[in-house]
Amino acid sequence: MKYKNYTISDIKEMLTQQGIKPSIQRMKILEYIVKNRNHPTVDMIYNAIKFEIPTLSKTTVYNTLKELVKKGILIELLIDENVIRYDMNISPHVHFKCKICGKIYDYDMNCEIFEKKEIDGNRIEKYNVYLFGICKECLKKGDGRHGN
Amino acid sequence: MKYKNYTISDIKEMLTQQGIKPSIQRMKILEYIVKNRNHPTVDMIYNAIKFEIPTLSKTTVYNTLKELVKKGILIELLIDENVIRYDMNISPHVHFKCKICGKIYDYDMNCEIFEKKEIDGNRIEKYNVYLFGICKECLKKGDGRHGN
DNA sequence: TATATAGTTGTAATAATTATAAACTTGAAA
DNA sequence: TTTCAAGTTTATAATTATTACAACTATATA
Ligand SMILES: [Mn+2]
Ligand SMILES: [Mn+2]
Ligand SMILES: [Zn+2]
Ligand SMILES: [Zn+2]
Repeated sequence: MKYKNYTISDIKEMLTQQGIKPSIQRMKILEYIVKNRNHPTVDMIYNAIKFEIPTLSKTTVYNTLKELVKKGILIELLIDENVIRYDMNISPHVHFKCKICGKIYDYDMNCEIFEKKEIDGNRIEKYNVYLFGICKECLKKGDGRHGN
Repeated sequence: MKYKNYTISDIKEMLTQQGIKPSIQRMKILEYIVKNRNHPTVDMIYNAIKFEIPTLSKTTVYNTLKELVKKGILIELLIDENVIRYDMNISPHVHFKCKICGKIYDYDMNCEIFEKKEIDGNRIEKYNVYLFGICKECLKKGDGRHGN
């Protein structure tokens, strides 16, 4: 998957276009997600940018992410049991999580599900598709080992 | 979707076959899930059977569910942000959650995803497909109202 | 009966998230 | 420039699902 390269002024514009004032905290948070497409948790974001903004509060990260989700800029991934991950809300895609290394991979998949706007009369507005297993790299490392 | 009707001795056998001793607590917990296909949370299960087993501890519900998941009898649904739901591990199916009434519906869907055993070299072992929107009933109730 | 093992229970600990209220920023009006 | 109000950030406390732990209980075997 290839992503558009966002500049800092793209990020500012994403915020202002949604009526969110582009404070330094909000810009750094969104910039982190946009530049590191790693489906981060709140803690990953907080730890990554607290050096740039030493006064940063984790509450601000929570508040900002919630706001960005509400505005549709981000989506939440419930792929882990105990923590929410965040992702750019781009075209629908599928997530694969490796149970060995924990990495999460993006995949485009022209799945019929994504086409359907309703199922049995129920209106579909959102999709989450999570795949779990062992990734290419971990399969290679584990070659011949039991359990893989 | 139509389910097999489990008797109490089916439930006992499911446990013994997996090497789990069929204590009264474990049987009641599994019986609840099997008889009420409502994708319950720990609290739903606990509150439903604590009248039959007044000494029941919520820890036992947690322990039993974890064990049943490990043995492959149940699966966990991460469809809600803050709580785990449990489901019989039957043939792969799709879950639809209504954002109005909160109900979760099962759907069979012959999706190509369920056929694939690998994607880009990664070995797929498990699938979770969650759909979100407004269910048939809530659409009907909300007819002509804004927001629906 | 004595004893070991597995199962259950109540309580405490953990950890992610949310609530709250005080402090700070900012930008416009006076 | 000063004042003021609205919006934003911060630190702390509260909430809540889940897990850890240790004591207690039931069961089976010798
Ligand atoms: Mn993604
Ligand atoms: Mn189901
Ligand atoms: Zn891996
Ligand atoms: Zn509904």
